[in-house]
Amino acid sequence: MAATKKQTAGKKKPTVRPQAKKTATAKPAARPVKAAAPQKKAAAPKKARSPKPASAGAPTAEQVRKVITALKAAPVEQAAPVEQAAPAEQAAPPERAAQPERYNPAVIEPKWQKRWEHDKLYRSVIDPSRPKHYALTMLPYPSGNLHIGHWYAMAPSDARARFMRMRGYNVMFPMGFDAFGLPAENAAIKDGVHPMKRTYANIAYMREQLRSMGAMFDWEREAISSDPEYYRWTQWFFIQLFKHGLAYKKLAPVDWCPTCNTTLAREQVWGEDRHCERCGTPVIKKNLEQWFFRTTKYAEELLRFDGIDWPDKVREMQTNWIGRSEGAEVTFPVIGHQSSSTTEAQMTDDSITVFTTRPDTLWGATFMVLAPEHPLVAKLTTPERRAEVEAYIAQAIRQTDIDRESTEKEKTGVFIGAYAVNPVNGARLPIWIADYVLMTYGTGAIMAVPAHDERDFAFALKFGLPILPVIERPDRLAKSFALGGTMHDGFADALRAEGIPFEERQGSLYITIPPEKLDRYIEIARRFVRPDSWNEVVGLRWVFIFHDGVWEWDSLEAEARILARCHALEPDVRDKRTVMEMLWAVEFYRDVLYHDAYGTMIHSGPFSGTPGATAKTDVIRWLEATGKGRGTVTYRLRDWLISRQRYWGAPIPMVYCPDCGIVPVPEDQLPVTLPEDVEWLPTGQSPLKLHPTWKQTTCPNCGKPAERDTDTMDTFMCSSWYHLRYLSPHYDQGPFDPKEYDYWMPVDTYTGGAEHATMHLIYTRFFHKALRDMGIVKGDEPMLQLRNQGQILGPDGQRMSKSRGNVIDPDEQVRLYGADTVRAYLMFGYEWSEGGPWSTENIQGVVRWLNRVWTIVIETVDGRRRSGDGSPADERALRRITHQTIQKVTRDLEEFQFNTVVSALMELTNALYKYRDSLMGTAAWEEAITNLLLLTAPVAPHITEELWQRLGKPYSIHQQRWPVADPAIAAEEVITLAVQVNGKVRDHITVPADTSEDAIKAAALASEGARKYMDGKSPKNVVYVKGRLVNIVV
RNA sequence: GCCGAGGUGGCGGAAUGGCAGACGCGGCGGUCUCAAAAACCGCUGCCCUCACGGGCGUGAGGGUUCAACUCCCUCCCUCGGCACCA
Repeated sequence: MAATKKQTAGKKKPTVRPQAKKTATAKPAARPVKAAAPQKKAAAPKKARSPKPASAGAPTAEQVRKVITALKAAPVEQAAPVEQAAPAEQAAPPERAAQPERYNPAVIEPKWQKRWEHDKLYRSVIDPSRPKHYALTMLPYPSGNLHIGHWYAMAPSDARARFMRMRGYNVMFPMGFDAFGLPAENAAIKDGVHPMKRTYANIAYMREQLRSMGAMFDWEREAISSDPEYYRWTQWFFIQLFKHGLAYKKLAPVDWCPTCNTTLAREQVWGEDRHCERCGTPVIKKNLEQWFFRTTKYAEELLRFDGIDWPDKVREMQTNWIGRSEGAEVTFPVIGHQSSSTTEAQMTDDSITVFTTRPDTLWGATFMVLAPEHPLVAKLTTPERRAEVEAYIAQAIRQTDIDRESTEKEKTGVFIGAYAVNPVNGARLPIWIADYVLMTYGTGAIMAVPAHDERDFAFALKFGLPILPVIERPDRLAKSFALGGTMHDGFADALRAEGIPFEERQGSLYITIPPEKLDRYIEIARRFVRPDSWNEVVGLRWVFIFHDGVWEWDSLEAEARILARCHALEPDVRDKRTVMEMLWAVEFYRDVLYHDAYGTMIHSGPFSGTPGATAKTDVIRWLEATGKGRGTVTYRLRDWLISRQRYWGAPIPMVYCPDCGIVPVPEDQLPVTLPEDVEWLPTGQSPLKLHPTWKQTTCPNCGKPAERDTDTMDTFMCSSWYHLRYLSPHYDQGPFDPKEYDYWMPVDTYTGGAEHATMHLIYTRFFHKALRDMGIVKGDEPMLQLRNQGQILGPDGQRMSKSRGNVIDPDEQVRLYGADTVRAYLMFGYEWSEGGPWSTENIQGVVRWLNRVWTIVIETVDGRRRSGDGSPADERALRRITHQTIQKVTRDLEEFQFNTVVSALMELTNALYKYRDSLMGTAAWEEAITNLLLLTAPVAPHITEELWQRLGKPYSIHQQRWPVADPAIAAEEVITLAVQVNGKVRDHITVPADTSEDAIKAAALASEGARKYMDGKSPKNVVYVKGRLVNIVV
């Protein structure tokens, strides 16, 4: 079930997502290829272990290695019995011997896979004489079996790697396993199977499944993140980051299940209501000491994508994720609460610093809001407010993230009794706390400018806090509402006379005032307003019009004066706590009361009149000059929380000494290995924490007893550098062999799912840049080119899932059609970056195609149609198609356009059938057949290898050079051009390709269709598009 | 709500601003066969027409252009990401 959840979460690991987790016992897939145990050191997994040494502590790396070796060597216990029975139709028909041999992938595919492996055909070694190409595709999590999605990601990537290899590049295309992680551990809690045992059994099985794909993986470069020889260096990297100040420990809120009494990883928090995976209890936040990596230090650089070819989509997602905001920090002094009940303000030493992207709205601040967790809250809260404030904080902390972050939610908050002073105008601002202000962004405190911030507006309206517009509306919309009975007779006539438009409904006037007539309107309104009432203008200007004067609504003082007079005049508005609340009651006004656009500053003291274009920068400059604030940049990106209270991960290599504090494990003592003898109890506690002795160690510094960190690292840490471990998976002098690094890095082409855009793909860039700054790696980016595949859906167009019963099992498809057909279908059936539903019907097209390829080549070998009586024109035509196909396939493979690669190959195949009776046996035929196989080799490596051999060509087709098209042969001799009259096709003309433009135009004008539709008129213009058409404009 | 991608035959999908629908599935017809399947060959956007031919067509509406699936504006819908980020 964890897997189901993870499937929907969908962005947890840089792995190609498995469709569903397989437990160690469920393994229905029967496969034609026996999962051959590669090694013969068949020591059975050590089950009954000798008692641990009295000193206990961590097992040595050697101990763990032994177990792993045993597990790797042991036959996979849950592997299915090998199904040898070939499908009935594959049995060679004894009768009708004259029939050509049928295409039988079940025989040829395993045969060639064994041969390639035996010959180390895909072994990649440093070769300075050839250009290198590091092709990388995201590694799988060893869930237990391969999903069709893995094939969709990997098979086209393999085809492209093969293509690059045939073009002369020294290609490295490695594969490994992102082997640490939660599913194996959760499964262990259910059935007691040790995560290590399960994981390595799954890897052994999936490795064989991957082999059935016929990919050019170099298995000697395989890296498994849970091997001690791997995570030794994961830990080493942690220590390097720590030593360079990029890893730090701090108190941070984590999800906590109050029933299980433990923290939960994000993966364990389920559903919209964010409940605990095991007990269903909604999680709460709890503060714990956690390790973080300082990703924010690289926020600015991560926004730059110089020199790398990554999809815009990923770049944009990363840019949004990092979320750069320019603004200012402004400091608001706090008024002592001792005197808050008096009119005498008393300054204190305290101050609140806020971040704002709109310093141009500073004069409109009417209150302050702190996050409930803000450190100043306890200090500033007045005694009489304390009970209410503490109650609010308690419930806010209990809030789930979903509740708290929901934009639908009613605003809540409480006044803490204290006040701050607006440094720009001295206004006294009440300080509130509210959960819509997040401690984790900016400074955890805001100045509220309700007139120009939607959230502040809603909050102020709800709690009766004043709202004061300070930015002019860019649309210059002004309105006035004259309630029936508030104006003397003749008001409407006066407006009409002035040309001011209004609507009259039930005795009231709804007036929209043209900006240039604002002053005139105010004069007229003042003349007509009754002494016991008032009129007002809202929008472009904000004035209250009384019979004895026009009051500008331009400050908090004015707010108070206006409100008092209105209350005195009209009992109906006495329940309105602010001017804006009064205005909001008028439906007609609502669309002009709030806006968040930039515009000319108003009601802003000396800055009034500053145009919107420069307002922000002008104010920042002034803040800095006067010391009231400074321009700053804030990012949405948070530091990366590394700690996981989990067993199946790389232990954090840190020791806590009562005397020396936090001490890293000395590098020569790495790896800190996981203990094996742990119990799988549903306590929610990490087995590392519960283990009686594992955490006990001595301080590397002073030698006194000390404790290990019992947390492990986020598995994204492991996958942030796996591309480096592939370089030299068994190297023990460092994380990678520098010789290998210098030759192979950076990764030239990286393929995988776009769902990793904001997690893995940011982490790995951060990791590389941090290592660069430590002098460990070179260059600014780890992966030069990134391409994302889409997702294969179920045949019903829905996401594949066991519960829907729409899962396509690649093993079964391979059994039905062969790996080459599955590969070719995955490339042909979809725009690769889009994906789409699996179709059992459409795959038939590819089934037929490969059978046609098989048949035509076998016929060629048999020579049964050797006629060769085709005309020279036919030969030229076939050669032209052959060379055009070379051009198209080359270009489209380069561009990852796999679907049109296959369609071009189909067209060449169709051409061969067209000419099979006339040209078979000719040189043109030989050329076409040879190139068809070479061009198809990356797509369907087995069938092409088989047919290549049967043609008597030298092994291996995959070591041949990629064909090069001859443009002269590819060029058309005659071209057919459309003849358009006024853009509509009316005729076609066929001319030699080298016909001059003038002659073509003349021919077009003379064509029957053109003459008919020109209707005797003379052409105004004749447009010739080379090789395409002639458009006659009349 | 914000950001991004995308809407093309019955279906999957092709189309440097230049003949929309390549290639394939499905469908129809033919060859082969006692028959069926397979295989091979042909046709297949919609509408009118016996036909020749014509009209209409790339989510909707406008615009730019000799020419728009493609570029611009407005709107509708689908998918992905983010979401009280001050």
